[in-house]
Amino acid sequence: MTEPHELFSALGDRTRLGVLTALARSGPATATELAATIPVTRQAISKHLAALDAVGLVTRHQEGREVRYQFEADALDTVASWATDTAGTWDRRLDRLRRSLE
Amino acid sequence: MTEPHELFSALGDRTRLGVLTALARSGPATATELAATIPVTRQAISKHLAALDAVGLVTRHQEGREVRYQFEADALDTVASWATDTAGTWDRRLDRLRRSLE
DNA sequence: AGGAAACGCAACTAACGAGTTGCACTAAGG
DNA sequence: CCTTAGTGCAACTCGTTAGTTGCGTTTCCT
Repeated sequence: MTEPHELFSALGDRTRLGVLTALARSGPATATELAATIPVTRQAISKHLAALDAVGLVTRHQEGREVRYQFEADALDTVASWATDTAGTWDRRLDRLRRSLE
Repeated sequence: MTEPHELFSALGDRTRLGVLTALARSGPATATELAATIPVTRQAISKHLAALDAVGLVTRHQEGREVRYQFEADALDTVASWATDTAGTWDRRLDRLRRSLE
């Protein structure tokens, strides 16, 4: 559903990637909690979290008046498998080329 | 050297990702050859190739008057290892949490 | 030699995206 | 209740970027 380039685009910003790794290392957190660590506004972080949520890298969990965001490790499987697949395609191409030269 | 978010940013565009996968599948090619397949201008593709070259996803090979670009599979190792590492960090966090609940 | 093919550079447009500020709304707590 | 903390929404600025067109340069080929 989520196209690869959308995933990569979501990971392609410095502060947004910082938000994601913060969630991966320190566990679920809210936008205001993250804003205390990262030197940008809460609204900016909120936008980043919305972007990460849109591609499934993060899930929303409303608890009363606050919203806690959780890192979704499964979404990175798509990234890892795309990378290995594409690199693998190249390797197989090299093999075919090598064999055709014998 | 190349920061992860730069790599992801380079992969975060639809047509640019198309250029890269075309090189991975069909082997080295020039900008004009790629422009015959992908519905954008040669200059646009040339810019994309420059962006991919800047992060090491592709290498330039000048041959007379034409420049042939080659896919570099090794650059994707960084992508794959980052994904598995980050997911792994999360898994270890889950393990610690699970153990602390016993 | 001279045309055609391949490329690079520069200027420009249009759109997107990151970040901010301001305000309204809702839920929690004394 | 009334205050305060946590979000969301909207409008705005500013930098970046994808894409185009135009032109000049170099290389190949007949």
